[in-house]
Amino acid sequence: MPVTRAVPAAGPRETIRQASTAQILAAAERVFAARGFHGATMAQIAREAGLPKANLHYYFGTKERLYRAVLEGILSLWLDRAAAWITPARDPGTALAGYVRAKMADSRDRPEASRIFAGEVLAGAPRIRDYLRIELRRRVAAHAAVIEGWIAAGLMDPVAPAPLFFAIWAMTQTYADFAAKIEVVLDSRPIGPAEFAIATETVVRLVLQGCGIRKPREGDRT
Amino acid sequence: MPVTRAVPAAGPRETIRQASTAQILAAAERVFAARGFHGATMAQIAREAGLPKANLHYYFGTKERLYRAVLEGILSLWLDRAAAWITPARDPGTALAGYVRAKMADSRDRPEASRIFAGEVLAGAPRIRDYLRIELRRRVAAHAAVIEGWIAAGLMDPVAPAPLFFAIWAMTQTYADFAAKIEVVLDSRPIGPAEFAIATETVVRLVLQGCGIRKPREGDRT
DNA sequence: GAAATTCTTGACCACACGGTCAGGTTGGGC
DNA sequence: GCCCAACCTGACCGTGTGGTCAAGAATTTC
Repeated sequence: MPVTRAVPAAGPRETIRQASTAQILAAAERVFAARGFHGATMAQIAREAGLPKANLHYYFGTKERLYRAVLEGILSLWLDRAAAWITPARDPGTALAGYVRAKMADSRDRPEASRIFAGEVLAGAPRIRDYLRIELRRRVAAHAAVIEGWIAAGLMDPVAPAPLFFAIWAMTQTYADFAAKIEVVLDSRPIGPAEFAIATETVVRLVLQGCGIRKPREGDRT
Repeated sequence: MPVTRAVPAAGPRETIRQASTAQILAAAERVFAARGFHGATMAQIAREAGLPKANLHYYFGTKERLYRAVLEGILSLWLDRAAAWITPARDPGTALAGYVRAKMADSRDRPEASRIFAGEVLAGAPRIRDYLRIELRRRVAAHAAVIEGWIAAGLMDPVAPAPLFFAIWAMTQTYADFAAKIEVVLDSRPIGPAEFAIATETVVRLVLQGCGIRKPREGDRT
């Protein structure tokens, strides 16, 4: 019967598979984030997941395929995040402030995911280069067109779109990627909610004011 | 022995030592940047340096000590860079624009060094945590005081100093650290001088305009 | 209820890695 | 010219790694 696969109706088999893979992926995200691709070991991921090592290989085949699976989840989240905010229907103040705040929230909520991606790109993105070349470039081109539209409509200063996005990504992800540095500078405490709010608004201010957008809309939070 | 020493520089004992260590450090910087601490192998660094593996151990003892030696050179450069620009004697426009441009130039000229540092911090800075805790924190505190002074003098908007520095570091180093991502977005070409200039001025603009500094001084380049 | 399929797992490789070492070579001091 | 210390290096080693496998336990299918 046309049973939709979207919300699987949990037969024991399927449930086991989903539970195991989810457990493995979560453990892999933690370990890969902490030690990088080469530094992470399958044995450590297995221990963290509470499963024997051979089980990981049963579900994911190789270390590299497991790593890729972790990365793909992260990327699709981020790409959708941008697509949801950077649309021509919005005014630039709402869109950019909303996007920055959403991205900052991601850095707070899933810092490990961000770190894995950062490590991959740091090494030259050897394992996801093709994916980026197709998917990321396409999306950035679309967002750049939206920015150009806002500029043409006089809604913001003429700012080069690509560097603007690089700057936004850099500023927002730095709170996840370089948390160790930030903690050290801020007195060895993990950053608290109040400081995080200040940081968010600092980034929003730099972007909006830096782009010559006059009215940041405070109501548009994630 | 058909192998001629790559840097003969015929001279006393000391010259040999200096030439060898310099050669090893340069090779190590390349390999560590490309593959990270765990991914790099002593054999590969040795090959890159044109020396037998045992030679590296003769001069540096262990892989970790070699890695530390590479990192220390990078850090001292950056700390001095900030100290040279962020001084109370300057006005904020000159100082911040100069600092940003210097940092951008560093990212252009020594991207591998930047990537090694980024990888270390990504992993939680396990090998330089103590150094950061002392040296970096001290310096940031000093720079923050300078910023506060400018704010009190009405020379710029009241911007939280720490997040401001995090943002500047993030934006400038992103061009070295995430070069692979940027290349991919920009049509798979390495970024050219013209694009780099645009990127630099975009960052300068975001910082100065974002801080409510009215007169960017164009003359103060690196 | 038995055959087929999927899942689980301890034991086991082959190998690449960081590091060692003994023995050789080179260069400076006298 | 001789000696000593610094330098060089091929060959070697123990460990830890990703990955395999075969045999057994579940679960589904007929």
